Amino acid sequence: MVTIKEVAEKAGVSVATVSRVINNSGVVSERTKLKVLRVMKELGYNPRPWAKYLASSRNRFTAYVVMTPRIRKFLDERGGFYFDVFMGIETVAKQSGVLLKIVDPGYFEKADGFLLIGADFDKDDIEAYKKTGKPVVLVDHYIPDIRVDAVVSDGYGGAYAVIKMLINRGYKRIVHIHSNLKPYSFRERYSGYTNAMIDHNLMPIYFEFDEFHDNMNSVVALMLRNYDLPEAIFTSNDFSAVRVIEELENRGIKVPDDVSVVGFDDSIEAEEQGITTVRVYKLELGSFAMRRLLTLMMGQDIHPAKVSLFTKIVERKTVK
Amino acid sequence: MVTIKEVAEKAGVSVATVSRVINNSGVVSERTKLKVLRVMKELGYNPRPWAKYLASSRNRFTAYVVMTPRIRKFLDERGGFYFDVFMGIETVAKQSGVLLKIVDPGYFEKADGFLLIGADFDKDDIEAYKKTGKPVVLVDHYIPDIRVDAVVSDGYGGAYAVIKMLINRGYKRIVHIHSNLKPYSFRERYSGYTNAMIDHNLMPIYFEFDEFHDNMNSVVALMLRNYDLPEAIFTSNDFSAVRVIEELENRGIKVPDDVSVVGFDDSIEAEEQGITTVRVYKLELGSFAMRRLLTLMMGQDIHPAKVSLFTKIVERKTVK
DNA sequence: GTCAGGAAAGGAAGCGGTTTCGTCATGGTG
DNA sequence: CACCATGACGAAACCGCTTCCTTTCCTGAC
Repeated sequence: MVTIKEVAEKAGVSVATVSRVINNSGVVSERTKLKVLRVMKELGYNPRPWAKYLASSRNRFTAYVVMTPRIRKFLDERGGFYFDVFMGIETVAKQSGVLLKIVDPGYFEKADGFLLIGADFDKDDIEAYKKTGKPVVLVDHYIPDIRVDAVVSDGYGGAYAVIKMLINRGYKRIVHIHSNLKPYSFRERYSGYTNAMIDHNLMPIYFEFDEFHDNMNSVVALMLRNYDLPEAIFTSNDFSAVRVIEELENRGIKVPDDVSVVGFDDSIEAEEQGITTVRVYKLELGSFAMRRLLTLMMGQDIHPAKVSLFTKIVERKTVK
Repeated sequence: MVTIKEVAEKAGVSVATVSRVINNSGVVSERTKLKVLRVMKELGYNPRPWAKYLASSRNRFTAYVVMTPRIRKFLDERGGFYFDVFMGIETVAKQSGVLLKIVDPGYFEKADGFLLIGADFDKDDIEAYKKTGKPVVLVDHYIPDIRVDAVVSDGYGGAYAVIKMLINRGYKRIVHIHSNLKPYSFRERYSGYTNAMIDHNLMPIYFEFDEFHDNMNSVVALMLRNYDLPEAIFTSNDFSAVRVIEELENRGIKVPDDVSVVGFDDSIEAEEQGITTVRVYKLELGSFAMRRLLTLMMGQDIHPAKVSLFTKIVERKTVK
């Protein structure tokens, strides 16, 4: 492990000078600069980013946490999805001395990096942030066509696993009730469900639910009218699961006796109401994202990547 | 940003003592230990991992790079896939002072972490490593059913993107020649191809090629016998692309005039022979993996995750 | 010839931790 | 009662690097 000290010795200068050369700061004569650079190359030296960060810890990074008003509202209610995500972000930021600013979309000034929270950003929005030249990390969101870093939950794997579990227990007629498929997370869960069904030679059946018009009533009505009662219902999140169960029980259909229901997220409601679900690690979503942003701000691992956090099935009492 | 010093002051002890409490090292009386722990909780203190790592840099980590003989052979030939991957690993290890040991599968002793290279590890193998309790990172490999960290290339996205590009240029009859679909990377490329085709209402057509029996000849023969010459051929790696082109030209079929060919990996051969391909960032694959392992060894971000590195289409001369 | 001023480089403190070593009490032994 | 382990803790060095403060040296103006 070659250190700055060795470089300094071999080049016959002080560590301060080497540091200046590395960071292009201060004044160094062309001659010594070249000499130092040569020695650095010879020794195959590269600075340890954390030592760097530690040493220069007087001037901290500022990261903007960008949220649309819709998402920002989550910060009010303790236990909401993005509340937890933000907690994760904050913890790491505090630990690392990163200054956090929550801003509305559209603010670009004076940030060393951006954390874009949630699915309310489209390609153009993201491009705008990328154009600042500062690191950008999408949180719980992902856009395939664009080379941007993202930290997401493995919705595909989670959905696949839970459907597989149901199938292994003998379930066959499993339907998927989902809302708008624009958000990446819902789309992933959708494909996880679909592929699990197909891989086991079962027919996927979908019902779309419009969260804005809140027509769960009519969706459930439609489902019961046109099809036999399914054996299990997989919803794209716990919120929908709650609504579905409500509608079901309004009609005298018992969960899980008549039909099983599984949600997604492991939200507070799922816990309170004992809904079987797939846990999304919201805190970790936040902390991973913040840590990734920090890494990028330090100039490390800058090749864009998507990181997917594993989920976990949480069995409660809405599945027989 | 609360530091160990503040904790020490507030608890009325020295930083050394706080450090002892944190790491459970040395001897601390139960009374002061509890006091320190209470203050730590009050202040919401957690140590900065890199400061920790820097300070304790006298006793370094040892990481085992586990390779089957098949993979290990790649280390001989400069420019091979795993050669580059290993370079990436080594660079980061050197920079971080991690001691690297290349070992055959089956060695578990005295390692602080494991890097499993390539697809030659099955579920049981991996479980065995996990059972040591030390961090394990899969490199260029991934197994869905098991909660293990992995660093892979985004084969799905790469394949999808390149097929989409072909389709946008007017190609319709695009076939996929792939070898054994056991390795995760090939499977991902396969699904990327498949989904791109389906999403554009085209019919996917596959030919399987057995790399061990090297029957590319008969595969190409089969393709030409049973089907019209396709407009484009997508192979699951550059190695296969080279073989396909060979067989094609043996038969007087010109690439790209009569048929276009695209590979995957951006290997040396692809560069030498001007094959249009999708670049896999091998160096980054290695450096990300090593960095991830280091993070895990430091006890940070320990929730298991899969990180996928973006690929890039490299246009050369086998596509019109 | 003297001196101010600036360019170039070095010394040392400090970032947040760990770890070695030394200093006290304390208690058990002869 | 003197002696010496031993337990509990603090002081200080150190990890690799940045940065502030000096020092040194050279140049040009008077």
